Amino acid sequence: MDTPWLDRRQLRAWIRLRAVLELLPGVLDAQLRRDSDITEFEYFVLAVLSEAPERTLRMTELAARTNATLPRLSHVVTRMERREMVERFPCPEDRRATNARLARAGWDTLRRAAPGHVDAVRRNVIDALTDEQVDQLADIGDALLSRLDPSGTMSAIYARHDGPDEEDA
Amino acid sequence: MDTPWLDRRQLRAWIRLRAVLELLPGVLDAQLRRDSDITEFEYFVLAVLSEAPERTLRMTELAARTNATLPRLSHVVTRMERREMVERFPCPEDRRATNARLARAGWDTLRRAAPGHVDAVRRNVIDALTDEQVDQLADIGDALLSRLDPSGTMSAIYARHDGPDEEDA
DNA sequence: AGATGAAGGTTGTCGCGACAACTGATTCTG
DNA sequence: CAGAATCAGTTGTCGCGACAACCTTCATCT
Repeated sequence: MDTPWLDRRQLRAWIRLRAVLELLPGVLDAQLRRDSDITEFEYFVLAVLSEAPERTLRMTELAARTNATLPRLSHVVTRMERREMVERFPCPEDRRATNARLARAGWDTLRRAAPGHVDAVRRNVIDALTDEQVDQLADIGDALLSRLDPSGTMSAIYARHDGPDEEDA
Repeated sequence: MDTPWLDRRQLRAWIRLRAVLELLPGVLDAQLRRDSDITEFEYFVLAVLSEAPERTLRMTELAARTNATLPRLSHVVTRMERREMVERFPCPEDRRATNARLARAGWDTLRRAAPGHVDAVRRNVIDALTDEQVDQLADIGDALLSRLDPSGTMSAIYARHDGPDEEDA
């Protein structure tokens, strides 16, 4: 708590980051709501499930990968279940656990939503940066997540394997 | 809409950024709620007001600088007014307009909250990065905001003048 | 085995932000 | 200078996420 104020360069970076934090989620969310009637978080849930073996994950694991709390995920899955985008069924190996599986309507939604969403990410993020900055951003993200998410559940996934990408489901 | 998928490097950057977007706001918000009983957004409102001439800004201008919509700001100011952190009074020059002024309790709250908040920003952001990365992040932020906030109301402020910093109020 | 504690989920309540609808003041236009 | 469009704000409704409380089921310890 005895840390000094931020200097001008640090402040400049922080103010910018703060603005991005405030603006970007809303922009991406609005696009998906408008065009596909799902939230960005729901999109991500669909995308993560679509890559999992059997398109199925336990709630806890899904929560970790989407970086949600369990209560939040539970609520979201309840809503998605009503729209038949996912199914819940008890886990055979552990009777405490619940599995979530991508259902037909969810897969269709994901496929239809993907192009527009990727396009939005491109327009608002990727295309604004040079190739060099894209790499810098990835490294900066790594550094920040080492503090925010030490276990690395969320970000590590896509870095490791050579398999399908998030948007590729 | 005919844009291609993201390649691996782009995807890596995007996944990281997305994770940061999901995690960082909650962390900072939780610290301020716990230690000072205000949200991060309220903190920012207080900080912006504290730097304005007469510690007063019109609602529209305050909304622009904090990057909130007017309805959102109006609700927030209503709550803060109840806690006597800010005051609202009609603008003499334009009878449509309302001014918001930092009140005593708001100033006290800001002063007490600042060290802990700065510390949190430091621990979770600044200290995780090299000096070089801090500058890179600022440039990346600029680039992103050129798409997200073309008018530059939010981020430009602190870049221009030599005056007091956000945290310096 | 029985108790204790931990893990995995669900549900309820509350607060905040988005969006739409509205009021009142001001500027523009013919 | 009357009417239309615009600007500045406020208010109401709704949906989502945070947090806390709770219920099972599994793991441990003795």
